[in-house]
Amino acid sequence: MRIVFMGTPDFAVPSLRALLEGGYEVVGVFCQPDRPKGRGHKLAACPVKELASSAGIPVFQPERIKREEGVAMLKSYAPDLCVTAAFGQLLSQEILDIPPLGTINVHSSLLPKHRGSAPINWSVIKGDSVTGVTTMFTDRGMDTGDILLMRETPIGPKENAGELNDRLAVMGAELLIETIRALEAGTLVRTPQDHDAATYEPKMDKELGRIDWSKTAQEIDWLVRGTTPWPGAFTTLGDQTIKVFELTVLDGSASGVPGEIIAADAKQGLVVSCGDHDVILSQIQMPGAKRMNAKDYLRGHTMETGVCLGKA
RNA sequence: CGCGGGAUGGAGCAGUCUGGCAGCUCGUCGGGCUCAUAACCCGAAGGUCGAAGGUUCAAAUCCUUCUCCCGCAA
Repeated sequence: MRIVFMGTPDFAVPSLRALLEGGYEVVGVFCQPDRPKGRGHKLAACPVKELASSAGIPVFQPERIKREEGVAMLKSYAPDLCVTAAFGQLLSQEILDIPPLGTINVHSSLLPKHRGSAPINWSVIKGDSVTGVTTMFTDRGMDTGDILLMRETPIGPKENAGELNDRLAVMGAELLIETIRALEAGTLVRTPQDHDAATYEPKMDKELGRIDWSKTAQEIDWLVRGTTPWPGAFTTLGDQTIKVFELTVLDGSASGVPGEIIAADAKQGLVVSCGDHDVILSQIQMPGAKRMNAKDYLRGHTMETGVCLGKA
């Protein structure tokens, strides 16, 4: 069975690796074009490209796969099946019609919840206690195709989106192999989604990580974990931006107005009031500095108490 | 050549502009105080000031080159 794989970031790597290690014939890989990354203006290959290259598989990186060039290239690989995982481009009907067995997508949520390009982040931000991975037949909509297999997993109380991403990537790879085996065995059942129960969220944006201190400590914790490590949650102190990677919710009610710095020393750490409780900001990052423990930061710097974060 | 910050005992930093005894807040170790303590008091250890070269009576500090780390942006 000739398979063409389409994927770009870390999340897609375990799936591609599973196909290769499972002995499947991956004849070609599509991923997003190299983008300038890092400090020096350097073009960087995406994780999927690196794996494919080292495995000796031809890689194609069209700006738009829907265009003539992309379509022609895909046809030339004559795939029986296409597999997508966080590819980053929508597929046209013309593309979907190419592989006779169809196109299977690995999606990192329990569909129909959290359609869109950032389901992992959103499941944490929304405070879900359970999430998972879904395999589906891709159709022309945004994550609207018929569901094949699903697997659930609880979200840990301190787990952030990055950690969850790594776990779901592995689960997704396992589920992908199961799905293909079932396809080969002819036992695959396709279940249409309940479109009325669907939720859709937009892709991640930096501004989404801005902390609103009037919200509850629980909501802020979800936001912090759901945006870590990317795009990151942040607040402001004067004209400085403070990124927040980890916090702990304290018992008792808020000791100040939302955003007020209650304590800032190496003993207590950085304590800030939210809408309902106080929280300790334990992992922070100041402009130009690296991420560090707030207590460590406060050993070398002083921070005034009584002032409010998040005010311009 | 995209913009910028940084490297100083174990951690976080000041000192560099204006060259002149290696400092601060902690941590560690020892002792004291205390019913007790993450508190308080006394003391100690711990440094190739990222690397190399240069200028100088004298370099963490000035000049040159290099290595490494990080933020923004993507």
